[in-house]
Amino acid sequence: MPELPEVETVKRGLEPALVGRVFVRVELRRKDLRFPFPKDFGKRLEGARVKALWRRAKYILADTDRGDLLLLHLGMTGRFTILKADGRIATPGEFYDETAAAGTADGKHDHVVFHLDDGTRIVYSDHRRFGLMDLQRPGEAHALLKDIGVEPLGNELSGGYLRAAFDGKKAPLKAALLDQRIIAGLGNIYVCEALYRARLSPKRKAGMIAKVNDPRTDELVRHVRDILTEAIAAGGSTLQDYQATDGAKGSYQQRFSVYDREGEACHTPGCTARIRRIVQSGRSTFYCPHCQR
DNA sequence: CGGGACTCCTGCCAGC
DNA sequence: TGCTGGCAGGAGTCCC
Repeated sequence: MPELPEVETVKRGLEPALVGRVFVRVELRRKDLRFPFPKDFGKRLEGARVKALWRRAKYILADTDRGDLLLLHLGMTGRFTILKADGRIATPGEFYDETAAAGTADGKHDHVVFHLDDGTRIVYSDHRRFGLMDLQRPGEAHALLKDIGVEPLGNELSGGYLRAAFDGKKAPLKAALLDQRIIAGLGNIYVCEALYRARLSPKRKAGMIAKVNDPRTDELVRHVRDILTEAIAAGGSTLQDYQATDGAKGSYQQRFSVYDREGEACHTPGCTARIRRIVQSGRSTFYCPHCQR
């Protein structure tokens, strides 16, 4: 699920359930996700009140009144389900059906349950366990956050920033845009989509659009921002093709121009080419070989 | 150092 | 029907 728009959607969904609440119990159903949970993870959270939630790159961060910062990363398959005391269920940024609801809170991939002081339970499920949770003490710079680049929707991202970051880079644009140290939060889908709109080949060396005042970097920045903004407005993308519908399900996948469209017609008016799939650094890239140069 | 390959993990689906 | 290989929205680590 989770690139920046999906993580943002999940964060927004968690906010009303979590901010202002106190953790009364943190139930760990296993000792690790991608990494082991920190020692005393539950003890440090229990009794703490959540002051604020925010997002940095693909991390959801929770500030507690004890000064600890809770880091949550969804990896590839992490999801949160909110089980209210009155029985209502919500799965922000994800869609749920009876299968998911039935599996919630005792499914075999429900690894963490946060019990809150109002009776709400927030269940973290992650069948591949590429997600992670950690705690950062006040004043420390977390190793996983310290090298992260600019937020694409903030003021720091500009054509100039990108030209400086890409200058001399031999890596292809696809890899450079996926590099979280340059721009935070882009993933495979939105990189493919942004390069399509910018009409840039994913194979082009990043350094080749980094000349002074090269307008292609400015255009690329504009498309990155536009796509992320549109995707957030759509509630992100939900890839599994569930049948039922739910307000919590993202819909941006319906607007993909290239992602997962191998062999289908390019959407650009007048273009008769078909979308091609290649593999770059072990991951699929989708693009139009005619429109993207 | 930059860049690419490999790695973690489970589930699903196409193809045989 | 059942097995196998490939692939999946991420990213840290290792090696050259």
